[in-house]
Amino acid sequence: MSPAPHNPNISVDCVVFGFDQDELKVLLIEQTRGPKEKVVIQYALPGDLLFKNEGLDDAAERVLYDLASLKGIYLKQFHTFGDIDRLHAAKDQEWLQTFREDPKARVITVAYYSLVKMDEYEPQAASFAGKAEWVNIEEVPSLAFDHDAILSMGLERLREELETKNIGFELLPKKFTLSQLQRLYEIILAKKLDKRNFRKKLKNMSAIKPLSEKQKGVLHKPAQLFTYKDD
Amino acid sequence: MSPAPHNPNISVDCVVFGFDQDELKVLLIEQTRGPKEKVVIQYALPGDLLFKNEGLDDAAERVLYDLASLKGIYLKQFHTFGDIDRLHAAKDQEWLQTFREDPKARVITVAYYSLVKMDEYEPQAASFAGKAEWVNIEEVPSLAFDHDAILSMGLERLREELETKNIGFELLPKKFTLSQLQRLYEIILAKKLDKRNFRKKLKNMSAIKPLSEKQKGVLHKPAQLFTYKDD
DNA sequence: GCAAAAGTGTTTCCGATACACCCATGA
DNA sequence: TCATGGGTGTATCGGAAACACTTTTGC
Repeated sequence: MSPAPHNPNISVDCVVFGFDQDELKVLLIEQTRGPKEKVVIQYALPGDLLFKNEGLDDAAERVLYDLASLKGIYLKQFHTFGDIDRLHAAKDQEWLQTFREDPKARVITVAYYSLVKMDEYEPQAASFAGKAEWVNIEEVPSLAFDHDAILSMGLERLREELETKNIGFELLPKKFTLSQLQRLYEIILAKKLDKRNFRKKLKNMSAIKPLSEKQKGVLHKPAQLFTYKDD
Repeated sequence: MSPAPHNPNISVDCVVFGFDQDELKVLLIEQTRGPKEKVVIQYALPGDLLFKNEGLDDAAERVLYDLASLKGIYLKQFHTFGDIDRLHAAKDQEWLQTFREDPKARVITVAYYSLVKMDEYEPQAASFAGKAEWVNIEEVPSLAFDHDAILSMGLERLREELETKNIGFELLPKKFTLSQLQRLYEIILAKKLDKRNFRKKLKNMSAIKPLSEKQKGVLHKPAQLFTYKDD
């Protein structure tokens, strides 16, 4: 079976966010020296060239599915990057020569950001990519191509969306406590929130509902568990 | 001189808004039967395939410049459309066969919306397009390709931006009255606004400044003219 | 009983809204 | 003098922000 033919000029890249305990993380893939080699050159956002008969959203879903066996994930296109020289940096040539059929092709990339419940994530050997790794957003190294810029715009958009829409739960397990949700907001928005005001606002929005279940095995008063109403 | 080579897979399209008296308008181009022919098949948003050595924003600027000799215009990328079948409708085949080197090529298009001061607009015979025309947003016919969807998302984004950022003035002449500005908001947002509250908010934002000039030749009390502070 | 986080109301402040009359001009 | 839009201030409402103590569990 020959691989599906790619469109050499168009790719998608995904800024995949996860939230683990008290840390916002982003999924990065290793760029290695060769398909079988393990030497890591640098890190990049997960992405791939479009297949010829594939829509943009489909491609982004495919990238995520191949990487994490995840379906039905929150995924949103946020910007398209098409600078002439976005693949021209010296640091990126080795990987392009090794992995791209046409290393000099002009490529524009459509960027998506995605929210993943990390407890449902299963790492996967993707056909188009090296090992995937969750990296704390504070500790992201300098990335391949223009992925620094893509990540930073993705993060900006995540913040905007978080303040206007109810998307926080997409990053949490199905059952969560209000404090977990608040910590998520605090960490992503990088500011402290008032506990009582935060809960008051949640009540008004009525987007979550309490379960008949409580936290267990914690060394303090156990918290009420909540889940999101899906309407 | 041979024409600059196009990238056959990538285009830009622009939703160009203008405001004239009491109407929100959008710039459409005629799709004709042939380069010299005048028979109009249908209307489309202005756009063009990317040149091979051209950035996305540059291409959008070029389209606007060729069309209207306009430079330094408010221009913002808002979404990329890449459905597999976005150029497959029967209605669009004639034009594609006539004007595109490869009529069957898969094309994704990066959409921009743009705000134009109509008094500075000069129609121009663009190399890539038929006659351009301002059409009242309420009277836009069914457009070529997926341009209905592009226009409608562009309009949505214009409304969002207008409510959160100070972009209204981009659609008005350099000197304008507060009533003109208010009418613009009322028409784009499709709701009535209170005159005194509207002016109060403007004062707080301090984005505009009064000129020492007044309206002339009107058959009522002449209005103070304002202009935007450009900081 | 102590450490640790959960849970809970009231007051204050500020921006958003509602609302009506006099003014300057041209005809 | 009249028709037309220009210009102005105050009172009220509602959501956002500030703020501290009691409760429940595991050790």
